[in-house]
Parts: sequence; C-alpha cells; structure tokens
Amino acid sequence: MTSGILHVDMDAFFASCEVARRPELRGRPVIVGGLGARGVVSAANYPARAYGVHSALPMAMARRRCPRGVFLSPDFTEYKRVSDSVMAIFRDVTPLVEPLSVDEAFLDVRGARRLFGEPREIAEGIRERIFAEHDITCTVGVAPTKFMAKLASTKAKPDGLLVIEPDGVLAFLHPLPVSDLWGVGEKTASSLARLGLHTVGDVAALPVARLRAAVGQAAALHLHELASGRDPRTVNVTREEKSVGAETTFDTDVSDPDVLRRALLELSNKVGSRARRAGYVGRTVTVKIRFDDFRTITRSRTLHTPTDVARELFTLANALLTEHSGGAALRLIGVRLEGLVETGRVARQPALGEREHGWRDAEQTVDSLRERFGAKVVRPASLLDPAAGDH
DNA sequence: TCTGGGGTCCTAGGACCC
DNA sequence: TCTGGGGTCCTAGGACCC
Repeated sequence: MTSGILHVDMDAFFASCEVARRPELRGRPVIVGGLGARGVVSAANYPARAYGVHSALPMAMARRRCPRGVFLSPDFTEYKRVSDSVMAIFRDVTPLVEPLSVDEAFLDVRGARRLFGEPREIAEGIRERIFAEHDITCTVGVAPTKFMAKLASTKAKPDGLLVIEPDGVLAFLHPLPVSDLWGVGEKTASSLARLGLHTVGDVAALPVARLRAAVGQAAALHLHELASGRDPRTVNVTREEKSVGAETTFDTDVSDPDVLRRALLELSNKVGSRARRAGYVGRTVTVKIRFDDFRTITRSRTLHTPTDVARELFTLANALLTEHSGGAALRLIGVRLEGLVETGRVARQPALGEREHGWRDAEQTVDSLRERFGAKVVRPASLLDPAAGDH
C-alpha cells in the first residue's frame, strides 16, 4: 500500500474566515464563540492560543485570559460559503472526497496521480490554492490510511504538511500517547492507564481480549487495529444522515412553562424545516433536558409513521418535556429526530389525521416563502405561538 | 472558570418473536 | 415443570468528535 489518503484540516477555521474578510484583524487574537452568558469558544486563532485560549473554553474565562482579544459571534452562513468553495477545490482533484465537518475532509488521491502527480505535490497544490483563493491556511496529512492521515495533520498543525510513508507508520505511531488514538478521550485514557497502558505501542502489544475487559468489545477491536497501524475504512463519499436536532442553553435557568413551550416550539420548527429541506422524515423524537445541576436526561418516543411535520414533533416533545421536567428549573432543552428515511421512500400516509396534513401544507408554504423572502420576514403567529394555532 | 451545539456510535436491559 | 438461544426493536445513557 502507498500513502494516498489525504486529511485536510483548516487551521482555526472560524477565526481564519473572520480574519480573511477583515484583514485589519491579522496578527491580533481573534476568538469566535457564543457571546451569551454561557457561551464557549468555538475557535481561537494562534495569537489567541498564545494566551491559553482554546475551543470549548468558557468565554468568561477566555476574556479573562485575553482581555485585548477580539470576540466575535459565529457567522455560520459565511463559514459554510467558504467551506463549500474549499470542498469544490478538493473535488477538482478527485471525486473521492469525504467531508468530516465544515472544516475538514478526507481525500483518496491514489487515482489522481497520473493527472496531478505524487500525493505530496497534490497536497501542496491544494494548500496553495486554498491560500490563494481564501487567504486561509490549512494543514494536510498524507498517509496510507485515514487514521494515520488524520494523525499526520494533527501533528503538523498549523500551516503544515506531513507525509507518512507506509514503512514509517509504526515508528511514528507507537511512541505517541494513547489519547492520540481516534476514540480515546478522557475516560478511556483513564481506563487504559489503569491497565498500565500509556502509549499507542502499549495498546498494540496487548492481546485484544484483555483490552476488551477495559473498554468493551467494539472499542477494543477498533483501538487494537488503529494502534497496530491498520485501518480498513475507505473514503466514503456518500454518508447518510442519521438524525437532525436542535438544542438551546438558556442564559439563566428557566422554569416558566410558557417560556419552555415557546422555546420547544422554536426548536421543533428548526428541526422540522431542516428535515424537510434535507428530504428526510423520521420516526423517533427525543427530547433532551438539562437541569440546573447539569444532570441531563433524554426521553424518546417512536411513531408508527415517520414525519417531518414540526407540529407533530412539538406535540410529542412537549408531552415528554412536561412529563419529565417536573416543573424544575432547566438549563437546556433540545429536540432531535432520529430513524431518518428519505421522504420519497416512505409510502404516503393514508388520509388519517387531517390536522397533520394541514400542518404539513402550512409548514411547506412557510418553507417556500422563506426561500423567496428570507427567514426573518415569514414568521406566522400560528407557528410562533402555540396558543394561537390550537383553537 | 463553570461548563455550546451539531452530530455519531456503542452498550445494556427489556419486550417480543420464532 | 422448568426453561434455550438467537434476532430485532425500543429506550436511556454515555463517550467521543469537531
């Protein structure tokens, strides 16, 4: 096997996008994240990281560490625009592109060599083009497998390129800490440490059976493979979505049932319209409830017939919420639709429930109006306010 | 310092069926 | 009278990733 898998990762993506469109920010610490009372950092550029600011850090802490930083609210529309354009650059090289998120992707360039040269040259070309067109740096890892490519890019950050040849895999891999393995977070790292396993090499040397006792069947097999430099996963161009959800954390805890109802309706509308736009219906509705002490529960119900109607999501979610929140002060609520199936692949529901059909039509009308006139313009009272629509 | 929001995958128990 | 073994679905929770 040769090293033909690329992992491309944008450096501090959200912050880089902001600097790119506001050049006067270059060189200054830029921090993108929620500006509300309970916001956390989504992205910090490298000048900000010098102050100890990193993603997931509470914004309050970030301000303390970096009082002269520039603090910005995320603009996902802009990041998606840049992301789409970057992904298009990848697809100019090969159709075998697997986006992992808005700011990273795997590419299989083994078939692109006759046209574009060795993987290293391809990687350099991609880095140059992204920088030329978007003023954003990225880091590319090149390796024989997905995991090794991702590891390579992590180690070469920022603005870097690292090629790991097949015969160099184990020497690179085995001295690294177990936490560098994909799927090993804080908890798993502790479990492994209790077995005396600290490096990737330690994990590779242990029989899978002993690993199984510590981390479970699936993780044991997976980790042992990765630690041994093997990774059978191929670059997957068509990944299907499994769920769509929305959640919100309140600035201060909420116990007022009316406020909770309205928030839940808004979340349900968001989930419904995103499902409809993506062309999915789903059968299982899950509500997520986080109490003031951070204890978090989920409660779900599965429908007979899949839906994409926000009103149905809301009705179900609201029943679950009132049943399980017990009037307590809540920090967060969320709604998720799971068990997704493409809308066209589901037999249309026979005329049961005129009301649901009425709601679906109404919501679709809102969808198309929004497409034409913008989300802010079209907000009918019936969808905004539960009390107005029911009677 | 006080903990976001979008997801995926795995585990485990119970129900139910053959 | 005591009791199997496998498969699937549903629900809840948790770890992890970006």
